[in-house]
Amino acid sequence: MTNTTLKLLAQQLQLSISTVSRALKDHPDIAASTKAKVHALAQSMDYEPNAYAIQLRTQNSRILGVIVPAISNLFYDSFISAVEEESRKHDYALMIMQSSNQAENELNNLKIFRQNRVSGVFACLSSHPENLEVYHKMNEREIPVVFFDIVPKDNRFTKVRMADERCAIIAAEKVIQRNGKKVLALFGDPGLSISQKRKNAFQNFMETYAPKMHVTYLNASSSKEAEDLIQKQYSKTQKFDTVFCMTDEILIGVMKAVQALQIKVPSELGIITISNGFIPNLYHPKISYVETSGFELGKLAFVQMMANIKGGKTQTELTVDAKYIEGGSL
Amino acid sequence: MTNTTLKLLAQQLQLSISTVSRALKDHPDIAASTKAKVHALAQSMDYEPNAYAIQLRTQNSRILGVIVPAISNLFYDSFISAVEEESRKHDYALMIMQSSNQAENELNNLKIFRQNRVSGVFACLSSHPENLEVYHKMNEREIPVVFFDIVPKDNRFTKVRMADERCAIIAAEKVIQRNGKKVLALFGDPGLSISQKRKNAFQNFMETYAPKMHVTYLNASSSKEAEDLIQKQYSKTQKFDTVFCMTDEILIGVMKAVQALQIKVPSELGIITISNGFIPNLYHPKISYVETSGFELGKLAFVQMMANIKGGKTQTELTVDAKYIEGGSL
DNA sequence: GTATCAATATCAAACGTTTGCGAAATTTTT
DNA sequence: AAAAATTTCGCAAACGTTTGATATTGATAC
Repeated sequence: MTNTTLKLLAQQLQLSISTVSRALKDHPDIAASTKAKVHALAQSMDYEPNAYAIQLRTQNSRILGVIVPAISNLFYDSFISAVEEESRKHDYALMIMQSSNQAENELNNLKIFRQNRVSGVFACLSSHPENLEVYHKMNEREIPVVFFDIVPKDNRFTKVRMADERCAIIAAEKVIQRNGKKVLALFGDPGLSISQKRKNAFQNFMETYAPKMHVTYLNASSSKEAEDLIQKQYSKTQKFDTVFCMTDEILIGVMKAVQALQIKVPSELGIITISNGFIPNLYHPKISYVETSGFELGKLAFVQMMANIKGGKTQTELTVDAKYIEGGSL
Repeated sequence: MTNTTLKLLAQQLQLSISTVSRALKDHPDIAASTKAKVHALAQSMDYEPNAYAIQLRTQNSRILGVIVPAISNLFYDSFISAVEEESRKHDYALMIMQSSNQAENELNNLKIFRQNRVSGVFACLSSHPENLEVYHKMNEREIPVVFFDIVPKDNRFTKVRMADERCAIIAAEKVIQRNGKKVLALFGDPGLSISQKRKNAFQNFMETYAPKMHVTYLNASSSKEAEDLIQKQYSKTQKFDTVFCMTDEILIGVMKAVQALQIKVPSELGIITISNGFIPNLYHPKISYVETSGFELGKLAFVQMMANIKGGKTQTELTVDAKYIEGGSL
């Protein structure tokens, strides 16, 4: 069974296609009686406008592309939710693609976006990006790009991101408040810029505001590494009493070791992490964390996108602040 | 800057549009030398075919719609991964929508699918579906629908799902092997058909193969409920020594209580769950689980979809079997 | 009775592709 | 050297919609 089209409706009603088209969109030129008839028939014939024809004609896809490393990541998931919510309000649809952190996929996805003439794209760079060139080309074609979370240094781009330094600083404050004797601070893959940023901010803050506190800085690029690290470190004579985890991944490893060694939290060991909140709430007591909300980031990104679409160029870097969520682990 | 089109290329090269079109798709009618020229110019002008024009002309969107309750759910995430992988191979793109388990969203998403003339849709019913009517209409329009995971009873539809009963039975086997004195079996929202299925299968199996084992059956429709349940039940005189969780959600609650009460796993309490594997691996020891792989389900669903697209009607219900993954919790 | 105006509906072009068919141009066959 | 076959390309229609321009009414004004 073939799809209902304007032509079909027009034939049935002995009207022209344009009249039917205008009737359906409530154009003032059309008599109320005609509109009624058209609407009735359209309803009964299950008319659904052909999105492709519309987009071809109007040259406006009203589709926004989103590239995330992985949709299963809760941070990106909440980012998408926010963008989706706003998009719905503004009558845009979303095309969501995963890069799996691989530059190749990223390029492929961008290609699909271009072929679908998206009205704009939200992009989170894969961890080892190469071709910013392609993004410049997007801008030349007047396809606005809003980078989020993992953003390029080049300041000709529009970017929104979490205040990574602030997150680390807030956590450092809390660590100082606990006033432990020995602190362990765990960061992710040292090659990632986010690890460096957070580490620098954390370390700076600690050294200026608690210079005498004993802090060990270590890196772990996987949960397993973090787990092993704790297992080894914790057997030493002077056990650490506070641990800071840069990310959920680190936290997961730490918590496995904590369970294995049956360490009491928070009495023997205080734990604090940076997270969106899902993982910390899996444990008892709940882990205290500095919240990085993908949701708010999404809202902000959307505002920037609209500004870009309407007002032309706006190169700015905006950040979303973080807040501390009290669990029972510190 | 406007987009490059076939017309533009044709003008530049003093060729006709059709020649350019054919050259780009390696049509045998076109001379090799012309092809070379066309390709070169297309390359340098960053030609990207307009997906809308193509789809309008060919009446084939090569887009498949997917409706899941939530993309952040790891089960559905792996389902999507599988479908995505296969789609890529077969040159289909995906349009992914969330229903958030609400019938209204489900209908809206289907509308968008229809307007985008998707070639087929994978649908996971929202937990309290109403209108199967709309799916029948899709089929009338020759848009194949493959239901997955949560499927309708109506057997005019194509469906794939996990072997829910088998999962529960495998878990029951393991529970019997542990040979505990007192077993607690926790199931989800009693209103959901999946809860009923798993419970019936589990209970049947227990009653036939270990009729003398003491089993308590309870329902919890959230993590919190499960946690409270354990807290209350565990204080009783004869503590249970084995617990079966129907789902990750239940497991999370159980594990919080386990941590709070400092119960030793598996010595004091054996734990087994049904899961895709992420959550069980967050703990130490790792929780043993019966794996329900969204990935395999996705592969199967895709095969069914292709069969539907090519071969017309195929009403069947296929299931993916489950397997037991040994952790250290039982 | 002619000019003006408003209301209503139609015409026709355009968006960028694909593709059946036919037309040159070139080569091969006889 | 003419006929036939082959290679290479262009014409034009179609997909379903939107929209500026235009046509057809009938009513109102002078």
